[in-house]
Amino acid sequence: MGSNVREDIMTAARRAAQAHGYTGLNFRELAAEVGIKSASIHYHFPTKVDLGAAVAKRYWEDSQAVLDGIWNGGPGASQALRAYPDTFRRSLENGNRICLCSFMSAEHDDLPDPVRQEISRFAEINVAWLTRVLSAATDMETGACERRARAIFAAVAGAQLMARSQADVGVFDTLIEGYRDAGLLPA
Amino acid sequence: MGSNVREDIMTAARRAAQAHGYTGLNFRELAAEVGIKSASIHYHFPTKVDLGAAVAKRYWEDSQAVLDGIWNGGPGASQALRAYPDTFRRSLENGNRICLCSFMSAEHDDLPDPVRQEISRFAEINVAWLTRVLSAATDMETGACERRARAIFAAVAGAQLMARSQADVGVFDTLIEGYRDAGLLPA
DNA sequence: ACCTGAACACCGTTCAAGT
DNA sequence: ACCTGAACACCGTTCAAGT
Repeated sequence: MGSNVREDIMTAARRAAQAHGYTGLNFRELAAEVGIKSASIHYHFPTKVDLGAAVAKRYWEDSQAVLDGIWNGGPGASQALRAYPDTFRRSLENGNRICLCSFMSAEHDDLPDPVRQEISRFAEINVAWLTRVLSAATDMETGACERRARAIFAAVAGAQLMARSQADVGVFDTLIEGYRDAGLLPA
Repeated sequence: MGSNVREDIMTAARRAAQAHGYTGLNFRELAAEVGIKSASIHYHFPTKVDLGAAVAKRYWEDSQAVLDGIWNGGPGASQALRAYPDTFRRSLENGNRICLCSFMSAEHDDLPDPVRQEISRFAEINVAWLTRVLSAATDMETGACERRARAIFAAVAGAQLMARSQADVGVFDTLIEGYRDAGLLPA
């Protein structure tokens, strides 16, 4: 297993990036949080690109695990679908943060390619999981399921963004309810 | 009327902020675009906060005018509702940019208060306009209209964000169609 | 193996001073 | 009124040196 420091850097970097983005991420603050000097970070991650890509990779890996924990085939697909927005809700609860993928999507033009690639995996994983759940929970065709999956993913990300802008998780809850009323998410 | 330089700065700043955010907005590049030195910008806008707030204010003012141009009472509410996503589509067409409000919502923690306030006006204006259009175009109750208006606004913003992350306007169109299929937007 | 002080080149921001 | 030079603060990065 890796050293604690390396893990601590990644954890702090993920939290910082979910609040300030890739551009807003800076080695000196990060180092202070971890309890080392900024120069020491470069021992674990040669460049900011390396750190960003590692954090983004870990982010989708963790997301994959969480989603598989909610549902990975079998019964309970409807409940899983209902629980999905909570995975986004948790970031808001945790210091009004947002999804790394959302923030970095906004930062698209300023993102190094390796980071971009890991970030796109997060979206793919969420859409793939939603597609599978929708296939199991509804009688929609596969193509319709994927289309709906993308719509749900984008809409939930948008709701999270709006909630952050008002620093109010209640906004998120109301928006998700709105999606259910409208039929985007099953009631 | 104000000087050309002041207007030029605001135009360039708005475009830059829609691509790089408030944090990514920088005086030196801005100045080069306008044809003055970076220090000269401070004559027109004492601080970055002043520039940001002025740009954000102008942004919702322009948005208000555009929306009122699409529909401001009278018939054609359904067509207006159908045309709404195009106001977001245009930013993507224009160099894969996104809504200033979306980018700055992500940047919430790093945003000075005056900028935050102007940005929140943009959301209010969009929601208010959508609420009025929905009231005219559907038979939903006023409360339901506002709730749906917020849902539409958040979802369209999310769709724009996802389209930018893939640098593909087609993604936006597909997502909007997905919203229509699901019933979030009227077909 | 892991960390640091000091320095480097760079860049956005500010302000006193120019015309 | 309008603009600028130059200093300032801060950034990612490097590297020789420390443990």
